[in-house]
Order: sequence, then C-alpha cells, then structure tokens
Amino acid sequence: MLEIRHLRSLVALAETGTVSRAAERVHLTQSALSHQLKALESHYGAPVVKRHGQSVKLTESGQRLVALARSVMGEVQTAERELAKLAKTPARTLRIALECHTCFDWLMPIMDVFRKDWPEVELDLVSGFHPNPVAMLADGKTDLVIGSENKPRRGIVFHPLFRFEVLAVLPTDHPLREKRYLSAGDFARETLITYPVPEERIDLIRRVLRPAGVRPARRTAELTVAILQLVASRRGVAALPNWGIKNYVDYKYVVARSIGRNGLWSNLHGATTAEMARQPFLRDFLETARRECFSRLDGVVPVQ
Amino acid sequence: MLEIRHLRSLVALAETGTVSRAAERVHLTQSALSHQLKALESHYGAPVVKRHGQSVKLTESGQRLVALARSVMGEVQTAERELAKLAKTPARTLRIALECHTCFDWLMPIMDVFRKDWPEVELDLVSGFHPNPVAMLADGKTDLVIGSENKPRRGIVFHPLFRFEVLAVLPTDHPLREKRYLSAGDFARETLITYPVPEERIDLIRRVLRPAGVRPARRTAELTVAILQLVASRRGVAALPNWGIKNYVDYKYVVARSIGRNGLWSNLHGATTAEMARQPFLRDFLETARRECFSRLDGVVPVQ
DNA sequence: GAAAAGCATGAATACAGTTCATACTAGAGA
DNA sequence: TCTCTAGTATGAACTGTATTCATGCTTTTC
Repeated sequence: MLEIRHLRSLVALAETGTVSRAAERVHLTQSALSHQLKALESHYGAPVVKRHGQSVKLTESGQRLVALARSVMGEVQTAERELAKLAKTPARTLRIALECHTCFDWLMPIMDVFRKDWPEVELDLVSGFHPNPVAMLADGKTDLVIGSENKPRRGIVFHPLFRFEVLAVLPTDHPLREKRYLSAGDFARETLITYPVPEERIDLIRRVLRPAGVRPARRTAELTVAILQLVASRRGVAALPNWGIKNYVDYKYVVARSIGRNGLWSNLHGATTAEMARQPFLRDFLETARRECFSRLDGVVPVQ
Repeated sequence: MLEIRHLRSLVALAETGTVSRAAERVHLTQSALSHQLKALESHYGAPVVKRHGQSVKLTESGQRLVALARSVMGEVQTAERELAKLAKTPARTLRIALECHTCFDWLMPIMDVFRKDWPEVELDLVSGFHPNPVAMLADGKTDLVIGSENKPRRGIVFHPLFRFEVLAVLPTDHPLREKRYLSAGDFARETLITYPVPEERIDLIRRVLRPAGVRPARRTAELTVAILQLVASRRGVAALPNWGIKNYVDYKYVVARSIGRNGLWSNLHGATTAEMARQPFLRDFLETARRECFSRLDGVVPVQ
C-alpha cells in the first residue's frame, strides 16, 4: 500500500539520482530503500526505476509517482503549516548553532525566507564557540547544529544539506597561482589564515596538511571579509568554501585553486535530536535551506 | 509522522461520525483507530477530534486534515489509475458474484461509472445460484462477492457498503396496511413471495419469522418487478429493500411497512480476498459503489 | 586487473502499529 | 435512579512489516 514515506523516498531518488544517496536523504539504509522500491514495483506490477549503469533512472511509472509525490508533499507541507498555527503550543523557538563560520553568509537569507512561512517560530542563533556542538543537542541547549561532523550518535539525526569544494585562496600575484591545483607541500612555507577555531575543525588541516605532516604558520580572523582582506594584502593564504569567495574571485580581488587533484570537498549537515526531526517546521527549514542554497550558491551540489 | 493511512482513517471518521464505524471502514479495530488519533494529536500538539456525547466531532485541525486527505486521496487515486494502465499486467477482470438478487438494480449503473475510470478492467457478473459465495473467493472463482454475510474468515476481507431497511410490501388494499409496523405473527396467514433462494438467505425468514416459529407459504419469482406484480395482484406479500421499491410505493402500486418496531435492517458488504483488497481498481470500485449508492438510492445509510 | 562505488537479496532484528482486555462515560429506557 | 447499551480510552502484549546487517554481484575507474 502506497504511503507518504514512499513518496518521500521517490522524490529523494529523483533528486539525487542514486539509491544510496536518496536513502541517506530520507534516513534509511541503501538496502531499506532498495526493498521499498521492490515492494512498490510488485504492488503496481510495473518497474519504477531502471538500472542505468551506475545510477538508476525513473521509468514512466516512476515519474508519474514522483509527480504525485511532489504535489502531495506540497499539500502536506501547506496543511502542516496551518496545523502548526492551530496547535496549542504557543511560541516555539528554533535555536541554531553553527559549527562553521562561513555559514553565516548563506544562513541569513534563508532565515528570512523561513520567517515568511513560519512567522510564529522564533529563530535564534546560538553564538560563541562550542567544543562539541552536537552534545548541546542532547543537553537541550540548541535545536539545530549546522556543521560537517557526521559521526552517528544515539538519538541524533544528521540531515544532509549540501556539498561544496574548499578552495585555496591566494593573492592575485602569488607564484602558486600557476599550478592547476595545490598539494599539501605547497602550504609548507605559507601563513594560513583561518577562523579562530581549533585545528581539527579546519578541513584543510585535518584532512590534508596534518596527514602529510605539514604545519604552516597560522593567523586568525573572525570574519570572511577580514580573511580575504589579509590574503589580498599578501599576509598569507586561506581555504574557504567556493560559494563564499565567488564574488571576490570574479572581481579578481584574489585567486582560488583546488586543493589536491580532485579538490577538497566537504559535506554540510544539519544535526537535530530525533524528536525535533519530526517537527514539520524543522523539516521545512531544512528543505528551504537545501532549495535556496542550490539556487543561490554557485558550486553547491547534493551531499554524496 | 503523517502517512496516507492516517488520512484514510480521518476521511472514514468524517463520513461515519464515530470511531468504531470508521475503524470498520478502514479494517481496523476501534482501539487501533483511537490510538492512531491519539498519536496524530500528540504529533501536532492539537486535538483532532472532540468528544461530543456519543459521537465525535472533528476540530478545526481535524477538518483541515480531512481537507488535505480528500485532496491527497483524489490525487493518489488518479495517479494509481494511470499507473495501472502503465503496468505490465495486460487485461484484468473483476468478476462479481451477487448474493442478493435485488442488487442487480443498483449495480448496473455503478458498473457504467466504473468503466469510464477503468476501461481496461473487464467486468463480469458471475451468475447462477451459489450455496457459499464467499468460498468462491478462496477458490479463485470470483473476485468480489456482494452480500450481507459477514462472518470473519481467514484471508477474506469484508468491505462495508451500506445499510438499508427491508420493508414488507403489501397490496394497496391489504388490511395490514392499517398497522404502523408488522410483527412476525402478521405473516402467519400470508403467502410470502421471494426470490428463488434458500430460506437462510432471506432476512425476514432467518431473523424474524423462524425465531418466532412462523412458517408462511412461499412462492418465488426471479425478478423484482415480477414479485411486485404478484403482490399488487394480491397473490401474497413480500419483503424487499426500501430503495428497490421506492418508485412503486410513490406511485401507490403497492404499500410498504416496517417489520418490527425498529424495522428490519440489513448491512451490505463486498467480500474479497486480502490480496484483491490491495488492488487500486478494486478499492476504487467499492468507493464508487458507496458514493453512487448514497447519492442515488433513497433510505440508504452507512453501515453500522 | 584491482579497487571503488553502487545495487540486490536473504536472514535477522527492531519497532510501530495493532489487538486484547478492560475501564470509563454518556445517553436511553425501565 | 438504576440498569443496559453503545460508544471511547488506555496500558500491556503481541505481531507483522519495515529496516538493518551481511554479503554477493555488476559496473566503472584508474
């Protein structure tokens, strides 16, 4: 029997193009989603997806179901917004903690969009540095943590947001600009300008430099613009998300290069308690974030 | 998390007005539906139904959900019809066996409506008398049995259709017409005109006359009009569904009286195998039948 | 020709939803 | 006012379905 959960899965499948990623999106294992698809196919007596090399493609039946799903999910969303207003719970708050500094940049416009749909939900940013933001969820200190950490933990749900490339940012006249991509060794004699957070929070250090035994000098700045200003004035190099520096690169204020042959990619997640994950307004927030980020930010792709 | 099954339950609740009957409609126990409602209410933080004496009324939230449900179920239905056409299964057949003779009268127009939505489904009427029609389901001799029998049986699902009153039909000048309602004893000296089926299939005999030890003379006729013609010409009395004789009573061809103080009521069900019950076209057929009967037939009420 | 990434599938498992048993409440009828 | 009936609520036990786990197979990539 067709249920809304099947529709959700199908939409995720249509949007990600593979069973595994779709499964992650709807918090299932690849296996579970595979079984689900099989059940649907035997129920309707028609294939829903077609193997197509590595990925899967929706058949005509599948597309019809996705169309249904989109429409139904839209209606459900609208209805749930209205129900939330009718609910007895008076003022609700969504407290958001950020693990990554740059996220401020895209979060603000998304909060504005969200406020239109859910005026009765109070939005708060939990500021300051926190050694273990995810633990704050369990402690009830925050409701949503946005970051890249993704180690499974009892009672905590990770919602994939998007995937982006971390680029090395150089002064326009820096000699390394000649290389197509930078390697760990290239940073050895540079000063690395970062946000004021511990080393293990900086992808470049944790995933590239430290494994290669490279420890460049470090200097910190609070704001993205401040970091870029330091780079432009040749005080060092930085590693920042592609979407965060696009404008500065376009205007030739700085130049950007990939880190490593395939680039250094990072996945952004939203973490919540299992209970919060059930709240319609939270689901809506995450969906808004994904949708808006894909359309606003350049170089952002679905989580892999 | 909201699922389509919740929406189905809510529609049933809105249409029947009580939890018990709604539960029967969606093949659940009263308890299960009660739990379901509670879960919905705690999920949305708002009551969905309000106790209102014997029955229950939907709250504003409940009504909003029912509106959602109606819309979603309509879309699902449309989509499933289209999927059925895309399915590999070539020609499918719905074989209908009737336990009650009069049912021909309302079934024909419903089959016409159904054919428009599901042109690819072949409709067959399984004719002739069958001692145990429900057993034919298990034997694969038929797909749907319409009748009043309702004893639970492994693998067989009973879908409530509607409830109607069986009225005594008398010649216009019969002395019993003076009574507001007839009792078992009143039939003692009458000839009872029935369809040619065994006694236990005739509600009046099984539920009223036999318990009272009354055994009137019997005479049979195949068609409803033939029975009415016999009654009108004073060859005996009959017991027929209210909706089947309305026109004849309105034109004073015969008169009708209740049987017993509260009338003799009968529930009509459609029985299928559990597997067939899952088929979208079958669900659609039953829904069409219910909808059309309620709007076409006078004196028809939901199953109690 | 490995290695990696992805899907399918049978068996084991977990959990949500259902049933069971029972209590409770409102109304109808004596 | 008391009893009876028809309806709903609820906790505990259970069951069946959906999910995960473990694994094998296929395609792509280097």
